Amino acid sequence: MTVHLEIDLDDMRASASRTCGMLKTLANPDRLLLLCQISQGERCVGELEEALDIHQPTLSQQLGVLRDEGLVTTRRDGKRIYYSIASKEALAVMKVLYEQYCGGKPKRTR
Amino acid sequence: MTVHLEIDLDDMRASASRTCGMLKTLANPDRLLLLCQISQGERCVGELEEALDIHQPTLSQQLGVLRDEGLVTTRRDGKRIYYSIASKEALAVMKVLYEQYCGGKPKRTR
DNA sequence: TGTACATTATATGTTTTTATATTATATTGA
DNA sequence: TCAATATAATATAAAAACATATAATGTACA
Repeated sequence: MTVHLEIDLDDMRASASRTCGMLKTLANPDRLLLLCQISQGERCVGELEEALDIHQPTLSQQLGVLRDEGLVTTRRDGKRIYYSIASKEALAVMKVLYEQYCGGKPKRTR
Repeated sequence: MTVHLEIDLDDMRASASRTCGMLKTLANPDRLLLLCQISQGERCVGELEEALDIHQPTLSQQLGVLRDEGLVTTRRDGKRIYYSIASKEALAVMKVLYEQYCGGKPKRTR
């Protein structure tokens, strides 16, 4: 491995805590898969529950973590609450994770 | 935010645990900064200690975590042990983190 | 050789923090 | 009232953080 990056340490230190917060939030299989779903487009809680087979209070709790960290936002439509990605940073990270660990370029859609 | 990614859930589930392992390893300020340093080029332990001001046993312990997760490798030169990045996946993630959280394109060298 | 020193790693114990799961209950809207 | 979602309370387990001590390996040099 002879390729490296030039990274300014002070820059990194200054944003390390913010960055770590985001990384920590992603570093849980449930949340990663949730973000994975939501990054494909808006999803309501019921859809997420069905897709990932997490039971309701746990799901709601993990969605709360994503909200608190500012990675997602919500919109209510009747009884349903729809989640979507609110952080371009997290979206960028998800993209790289997919490329690196799922062996493929994600297709960009609108 | 109207841009999303298309990500296959099964792909993601299959690699979620591996991915989470890497994320967890990065999600600590000391380790993040260590990787940040090492991703700029090989560093020996003393250099890292001085740059980051972490005291020796803690440093060695965190380096051990990075080794265990396969993110770095080492090479001995006399009394010194030099660390370098061993994971292209992690390097790719570091690059995006820098772009997203440190507001700048890292300059590729070499 | 043997001894001292430098560099790095490992081991161990303690304390705290954090994470996760569970069960119950509340809120909001149709 | 029912359906959808959130919050709260609690228990438990797991992990991190931190300090101290010690081991291993290499070099230098008397």
